[in-house]
Amino acid sequence: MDVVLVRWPEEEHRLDELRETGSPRLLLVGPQVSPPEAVDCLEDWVRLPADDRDVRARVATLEARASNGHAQPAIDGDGLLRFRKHWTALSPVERSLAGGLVERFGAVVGRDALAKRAWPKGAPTRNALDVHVLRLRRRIAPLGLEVRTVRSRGYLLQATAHDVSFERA
Amino acid sequence: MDVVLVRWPEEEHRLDELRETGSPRLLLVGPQVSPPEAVDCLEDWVRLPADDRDVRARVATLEARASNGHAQPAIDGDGLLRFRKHWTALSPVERSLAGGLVERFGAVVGRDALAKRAWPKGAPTRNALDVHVLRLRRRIAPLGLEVRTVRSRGYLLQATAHDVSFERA
DNA sequence: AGAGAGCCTTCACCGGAGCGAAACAAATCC
DNA sequence: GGATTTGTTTCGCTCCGGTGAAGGCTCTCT
Repeated sequence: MDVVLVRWPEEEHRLDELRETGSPRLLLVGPQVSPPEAVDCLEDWVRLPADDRDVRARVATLEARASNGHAQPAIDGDGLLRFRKHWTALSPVERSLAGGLVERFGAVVGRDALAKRAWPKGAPTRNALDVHVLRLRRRIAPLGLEVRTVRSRGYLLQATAHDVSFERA
Repeated sequence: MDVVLVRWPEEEHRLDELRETGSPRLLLVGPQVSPPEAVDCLEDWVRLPADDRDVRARVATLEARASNGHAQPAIDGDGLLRFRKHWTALSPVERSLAGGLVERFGAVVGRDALAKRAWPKGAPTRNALDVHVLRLRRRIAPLGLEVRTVRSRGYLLQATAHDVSFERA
């Protein structure tokens, strides 16, 4: 999706259209003009006269925001789990579990809900689910996905967090 | 929530911390330096030297975005405490306490009110509340939240305060 | 000022429950 | 026949909630 350059405030009417359609846009704000305050993350502005590299940097950021509609994993028609250009094959049971987790990506799915999905007529044992979750974890790790445990509630699928949080000397 | 001003690239390490916690931030980019490309909507930048009004305008926008979105913690339907970009699971007792504190985020909640919430039929020991507050503190610290004590009044939940050095009043 | 009394923090410990992981065994697919 | 998939058992770790105890901080009383 292309970023539209808009002169402000000359092209105010055109700006309103872009805002309604949700198109990413960069306002070129003339000198001595106060820029509009936009909460919308797909809108930005530069003060004229502006360095061409700065304009390009802001355009690139807006493009990234527009196209990066928070990547979400999916299971395609062939039973492959896809996420960000990568994919992996799943066994039937794993596909059932992954399906339940993908449907509620980022939210908790109860153990019983997952179990009922994989074994509608009743799970073999309590531990069967644990073991399959363990196997699923190992299979999806290379994709940048991880299954996190929420104790006594269930499991949660999310993109792997690049944990840099503890680096205090 | 206050917007933090960060010099780029001098304070890169500090920027990483702010990104991790999801604090709104404005980068002050020196001349001849290329700005970083951030998809995060709570990050923006200005080219130095910059007009003070432009800086204020961008700070105001970031503030609006921050308060518009997840500037306030919340406990979702799955019992997870979410704040900005992060979340953590809570044990049942911790969820009761956190619930009371989140409802009155930024204000004092009495010890008895919290105790009655966690143990409606009476707390096991007077000390039990203290210990659970301690455990809650440690659990929510990585989220950028802290529980502050107001002596003989109760407890108060707030976002962790950052360095005073370069913040805006 | 010194002593003492709340008030609160922090630590260490225990019993119980939830969950992870390895290792093994049976069934199935190619 | 070899590899993959699935189910089961077993062991042990970690978390959870409660309790006692040690200590720091602050205010008040004398």
